[in-house]
Amino acid sequence: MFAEVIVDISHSDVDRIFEYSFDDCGIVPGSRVVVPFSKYTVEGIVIKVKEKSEFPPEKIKKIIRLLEETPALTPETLKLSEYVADTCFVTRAAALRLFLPVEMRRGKVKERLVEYARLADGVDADAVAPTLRKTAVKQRDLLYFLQENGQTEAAWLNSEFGAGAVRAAADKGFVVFSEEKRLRSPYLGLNAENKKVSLTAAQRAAVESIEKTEKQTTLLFGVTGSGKTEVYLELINRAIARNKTAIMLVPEISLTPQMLKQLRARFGDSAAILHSGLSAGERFDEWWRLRNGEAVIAIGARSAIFAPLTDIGIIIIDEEHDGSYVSESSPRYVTAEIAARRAAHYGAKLVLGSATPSTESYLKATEGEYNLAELPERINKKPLPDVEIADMRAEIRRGNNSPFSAALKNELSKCLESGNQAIIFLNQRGYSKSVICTECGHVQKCASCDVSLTYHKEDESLLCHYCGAKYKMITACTECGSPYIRYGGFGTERVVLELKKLFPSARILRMDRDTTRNKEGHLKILAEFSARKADILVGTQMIAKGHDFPFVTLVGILDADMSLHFSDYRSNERTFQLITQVAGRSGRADVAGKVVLQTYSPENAVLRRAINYDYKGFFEHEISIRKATGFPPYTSIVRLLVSGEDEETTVGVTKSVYEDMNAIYKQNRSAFAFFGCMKAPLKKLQGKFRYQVLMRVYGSPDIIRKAGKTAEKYNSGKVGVHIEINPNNLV
DNA sequence: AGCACGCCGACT
DNA sequence: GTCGGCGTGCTC
Repeated sequence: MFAEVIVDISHSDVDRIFEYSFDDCGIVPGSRVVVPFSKYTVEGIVIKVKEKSEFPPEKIKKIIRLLEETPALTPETLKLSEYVADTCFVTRAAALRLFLPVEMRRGKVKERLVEYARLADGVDADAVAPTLRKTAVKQRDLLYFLQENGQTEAAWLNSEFGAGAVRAAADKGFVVFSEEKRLRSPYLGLNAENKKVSLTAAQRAAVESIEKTEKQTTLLFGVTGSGKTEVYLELINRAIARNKTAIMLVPEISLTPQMLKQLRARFGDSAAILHSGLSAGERFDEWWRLRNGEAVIAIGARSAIFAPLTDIGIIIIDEEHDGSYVSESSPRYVTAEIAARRAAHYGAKLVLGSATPSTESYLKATEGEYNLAELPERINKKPLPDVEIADMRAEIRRGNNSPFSAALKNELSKCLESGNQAIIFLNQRGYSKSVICTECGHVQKCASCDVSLTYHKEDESLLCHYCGAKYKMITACTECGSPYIRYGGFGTERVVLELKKLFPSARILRMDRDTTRNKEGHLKILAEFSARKADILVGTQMIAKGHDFPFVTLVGILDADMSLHFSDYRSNERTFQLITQVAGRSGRADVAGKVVLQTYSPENAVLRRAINYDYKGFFEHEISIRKATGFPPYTSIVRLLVSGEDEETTVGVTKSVYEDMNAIYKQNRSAFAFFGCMKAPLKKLQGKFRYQVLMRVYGSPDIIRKAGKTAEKYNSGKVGVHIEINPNNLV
C-alpha cells in the first residue's frame, strides 16, 4: 500500500505530496506518521491511501511508524486544511498544524503521572496505631483514613495530614505509593452550582428562530445585558441532547474561564477548554478528550474553531465583531469562514452573537443571507445607561489640562460617595504616549521602528509598543541635551496617578497589558474588582469585554475619538463598538448607570449615534459610505507588504511586485476600486523597511489568487513579501 | 527545515 | 597550497 504524506516542514519547497509505502493496516487518511525524509526523519500526516503509486518504485521509502492509533485528523478536518492552505496562502503543513495541539508534534508531551498512597499490604490501622508515639496524631489519623477510604491521591494527603506525617508513615513501611496516569483537566474545580434558568420570551423566541430557520447562519443581535449567554447554553443543551457536539468561541482568554464556569455548571466534564493560557499538558489532554468523544463541547478563543470534533450540531461565535477572530499572524484565517465551512459539512447551525455586529455580518442579515434574531431589551427591562458627552475643547478653553472633564470629576465623586464602583477607560497604556524635548521638539523614537516611545513610569523606561524594545528613560534630550522634557498624551499609568491626587482615599486598580502579564493576571484583577476591593478600575480595551460588574454605576471614556482618527476604514465601526461595549459595563444591577464620554469632536455623527445606542442608524450611514467609496464589505482590501532590512533592495522588490500586479490591473481596471504602491504607514518596523502594493478589488477571487502567487514569487529570506486580505489594521 | 554540493577570499 | 564563507538544490 502507498500513502500520500504531507511532511511537517512548512516551506514552499516541500509544500507538496510525498509518497511512501507501508503495510500497517492501521494507517488511514488523517494518521500521523514518522517518515524518512532526505537524510533525517520527520513527522507527517497521511492525506490519502492508495493501492498503486506512479512514483518510481526504487525511490519510494517506507513509513517508519504510525504515531497514534486514532487518526489525529478526520476526513472533514483533512479537507478543511486544504481549504485553509488555499485561501490563507500558507503551506499545507502550516494549515495542518492548526488542527493539532502544538504539544503533539515531536512527542513533546508525556502523560501525567499522579502519585497515590495506600496502606501497605497486611497493615491494619487498629493494630499499628498503638505502636506509634502518642503525639503522632496526624499519622494515626492518616492510617485510619486510608483504611477507611483506600487508595488516595498523595498530594491531597500531604495537604490534609501534612507531608511529614505521610513521609513518616511511609518510612515505617505502613504506607506505600503507586503511580497512575491521569488526564489533566483545567478548571475542574470551577464547578459553580447549576442554576436553573428559565428563558425569557425573547430568549425563547431567539432559540426557536435559530433552530427553525432554513438558513445556516443566524446573527443574534442582542443589546448588552440582554442575556445572549442563556440562548447559547440552551442551544448547546439541545445540540447535545440530539447526540451532537458543539463549539463555542469567545474573543479573549480572559473571558474563557467565566464562560467555562457556566458551561461546566451546566454540562460538567463534557465541556473541554482550549486556549493558549493552559499548560502544554492540559491543552494536550483536553484536545484528546474532544478527539475521543469524552468531551463534546469545545470552548475557547479563535483557534478552538479547529477543535477535533465530529458530528457538530452547533457553532457559536460570541462577540462576533471582535477583532481577535481574525488571526494577526500567518495563517491569517477568518474564523467565521472556517466555522461556516465546518457547519456546512455537518449541517450544523452557526450563531454569530453581538450587541454591535460587524457591518459585514449585519449587511448579510439585511440582505437575507443570514437569519436575524434579536434581543432588543436588557434582562428585567433595565434601561441602558445614560450617556453624557463632555466637550474637551471647552475644558481646555476653561484651562482644564487634566485628563478628566468637570462632568466626569463630578460624577466620580458622586459615585464614590454613594459607595459604588467606576470604570475609567482609555486605550493607551503607560504614562505618556510620547516624550518630547521642549527646547528642540525632538521626540524619542525606537531605534528599529518608526514610532515614538511610550514612557512607563513604573520602571522608568521607554517602551516601543510595536517591537517591545525597552530603553532607559532619559534625563535630558538626546539631541540637544536640554533637561526640559514634556510628556505627550495620557496613559493608564498617568491616569491612575492623577486619580489618586483627586481622590486620595479611593482604591484604584489598573488593568492593561502591563498589569496582566503573568498567567492569571486578568482573573486576579477582575476578581478583586468584582469583590469590591477597589473603587475604580482604570484600563484599556481589555476591560470593555463582557465582564459583569454589578456595582459599577459609572463609566468614563477618556479618549472616545482617538480611534476615530486612525487611517483605517473600520475606525468608525470600531469606535461605535468600543463605546457601546464599554458603556454596557455601567448600571447592570439595581442602580441606573451613567456614562461620561469625553471627546474633542462632540458633534461627530458616530459618537452621536453611539450614545443613543442607534446601531441601525449607524449601520445605514456607514454602509452607504462603504458602498460609495468602494470599501469592504463591497470590496476586498488586498495588501502586498514588502519588508526588508536593506531599503534599496526592498524598494527594488516592491517595484517588481508592483509591475506584476500592474499588468493584471491594466487588463481588468473595472475590478479595482483602488490600485497603488507606496510606503507602508509604519515605514520601519523591527529594523525592516516596509513598502506596500495596495488594492481594493470587487469580489474577484482570481485577482486575489494571482496576488498570492506574486507574493510567493518574490518572497525570499532577504526581502519578505506577504499578502494580507482585509487586514485588521493597516500599519 | 536541514543538509550536501560547489565555487571564490584569507590563513597555518 | 588549503580551510571555510554561505548561495543553490534536493528531499517520495
